[in-house]
Amino acid sequence: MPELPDVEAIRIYLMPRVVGQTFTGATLNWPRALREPSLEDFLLSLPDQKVAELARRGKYLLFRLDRADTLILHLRMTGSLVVMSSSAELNPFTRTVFHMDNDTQLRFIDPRKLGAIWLVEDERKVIGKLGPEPLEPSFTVEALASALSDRKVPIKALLCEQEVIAGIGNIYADEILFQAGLHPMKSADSLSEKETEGLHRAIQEILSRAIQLLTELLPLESPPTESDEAASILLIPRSKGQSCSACSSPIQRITVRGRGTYFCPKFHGSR
DNA sequence: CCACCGTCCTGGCTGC
DNA sequence: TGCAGCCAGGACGGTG
Repeated sequence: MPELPDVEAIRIYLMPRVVGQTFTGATLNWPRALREPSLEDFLLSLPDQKVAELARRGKYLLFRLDRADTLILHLRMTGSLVVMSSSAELNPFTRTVFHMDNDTQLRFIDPRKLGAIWLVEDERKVIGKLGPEPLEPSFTVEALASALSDRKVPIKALLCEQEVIAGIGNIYADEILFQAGLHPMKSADSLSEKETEGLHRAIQEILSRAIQLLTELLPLESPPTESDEAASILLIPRSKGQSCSACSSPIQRITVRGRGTYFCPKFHGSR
């Protein structure tokens, strides 16, 4: 499931393929993914708009268009994006096809149909509540410390809150806590100053390392898959009975706020 | 403030 | 082997 590093790798893959191209139209095989505007308005507004810039905010991809609109995509659980020739065979789970004027297509593939699409003038309507970008200078230790204070939630749950930090999801939250040596159930407000600094460092190290590895795997014809990622990037094996890469004791699975959470009890300290 | 639930979704896994 | 049933979870809205 695409989180910040994956979305960033997809952005880097897409950039040379879409920036400068002009949309000629779109085919929506699953129109419910379109959140705004109406299908009618969407199909009227999109054509003849050129992609001026491709940005990312949290897990959202922002296609800034030259008539001041932004096409925003969220991949949710199972979404992926590829750019292919119009004549290339269509994956059966292709939900939306964005046609471009050089006879290629941006294809939104999404088996579970949870992905979402917006075309808006004001991006803030969609991304306005997001917390800081964890890899930008504005995300300081102090900012993290103040987000943790007075919060009684498990630290794992807090890391996944998009209003606190943008872009971290279930899998990278586990990775970050492993790196920081923190138990996922530890209450957010119970971290010491040292632990907060360590968590801040782990957030930046894990995310930037993942982006680096994913983009090294990249430049071919499509972005890396989930199994590429599990095999080459993730520190914690996410299946039963596997053992910790650092100390070989068995990985534990618990549920935190309804989300599968993997950790090494030896490595993660106590709650 | 916090926990939990339902909603959207269906591929792929589990268990009989 | 075949099939029913359920789990996965990001974001959001609602409830206690």
